[in-house]
Amino acid sequence: MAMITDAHVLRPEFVPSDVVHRDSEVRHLSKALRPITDGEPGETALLGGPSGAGKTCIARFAVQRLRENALGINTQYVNCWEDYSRFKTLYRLLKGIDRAFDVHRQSTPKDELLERLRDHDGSPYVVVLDEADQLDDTGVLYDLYRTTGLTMVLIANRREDLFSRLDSRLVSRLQTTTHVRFEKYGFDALVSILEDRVRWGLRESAISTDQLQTIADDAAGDARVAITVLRTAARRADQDDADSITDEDVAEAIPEAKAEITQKSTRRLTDDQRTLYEIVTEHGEIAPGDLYERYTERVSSPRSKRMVRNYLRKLCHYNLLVAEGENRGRTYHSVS
DNA sequence: CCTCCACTGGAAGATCGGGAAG
DNA sequence: CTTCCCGATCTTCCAGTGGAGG
Repeated sequence: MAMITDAHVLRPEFVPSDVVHRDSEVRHLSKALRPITDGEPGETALLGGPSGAGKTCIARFAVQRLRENALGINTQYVNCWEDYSRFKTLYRLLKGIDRAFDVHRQSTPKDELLERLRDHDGSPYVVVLDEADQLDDTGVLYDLYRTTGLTMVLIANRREDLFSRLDSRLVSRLQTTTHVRFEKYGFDALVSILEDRVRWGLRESAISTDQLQTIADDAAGDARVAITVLRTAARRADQDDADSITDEDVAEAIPEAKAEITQKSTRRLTDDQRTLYEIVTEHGEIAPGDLYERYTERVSSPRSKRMVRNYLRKLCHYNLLVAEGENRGRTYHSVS
């Protein structure tokens, strides 16, 4: 008999039908969206806080609940880290209302995408823009803000990261809208989140409270990490045809889950980016000037310094590298 | 303190690749 | 075929910043 009864609930994108430990955040966000049920425009909402604090989950949950309470509301989730350009973001939004069918990358006249979005039938459209600070053209946010019938839920780790890159007109308008702050989960909250997932997705007594506490302790308030470790441990035990998860499964799942996350992000790198990653990993810590020098020695046709800085920013965002210090004092480290 | 300058990241424009139009 | 247009990528230029080292 399989130990995992529902693998779905252990997946990172799973949204529980009822969320716990985030009642006030849900209420706060729902309040901003409530006018939509009465045919009024919703308020732009801004969710901020560290990763794994439940921002994405709560955004999806609140939007889902809104859909259940009112008919004819369109919704779409966009991860701006993946769809980081204006074109990709707008394309994804058009897909959410089934109007992307004949858009081909080139043939489309400039900004036909935005016009198409504005032309749609007029039913409310609630869009979640996750990692909004990662857009390379934040001007699209201004255009979306000025699109009638469209309500934005913006998610960013740090509000100032987003604001510093926005059009000042938009900043002043967003100042007065709904801001929901998320804090890291406490230890007990994390354990209880894990307990729920175990109840929904694993056979009874598959894992002990002690083991869940070990996982929660390691995750340090990050629910995404905690759930990934739980999934990895469960998969290990399942492959061994075991009845329950052993302490060894948990111990090995912790580094394995982290390696899995790293590997997943490394695959998407270009040769230049991977070279930079390797140089920093080999050195452990390196100054920007040295790093660029090593890089030029190692590749046949090196990119410019400016481009390398873009690569490094990307590597930092993937959590493959850490940048420490500002300006002249900066060094790049490998993680761990 | 003060000055220098290594480094960052925004802005603007060049280049590339590929699909469409002529 | 060529020309045109687009997004994506990359370079060039530059203002701002704050640590190093007088």
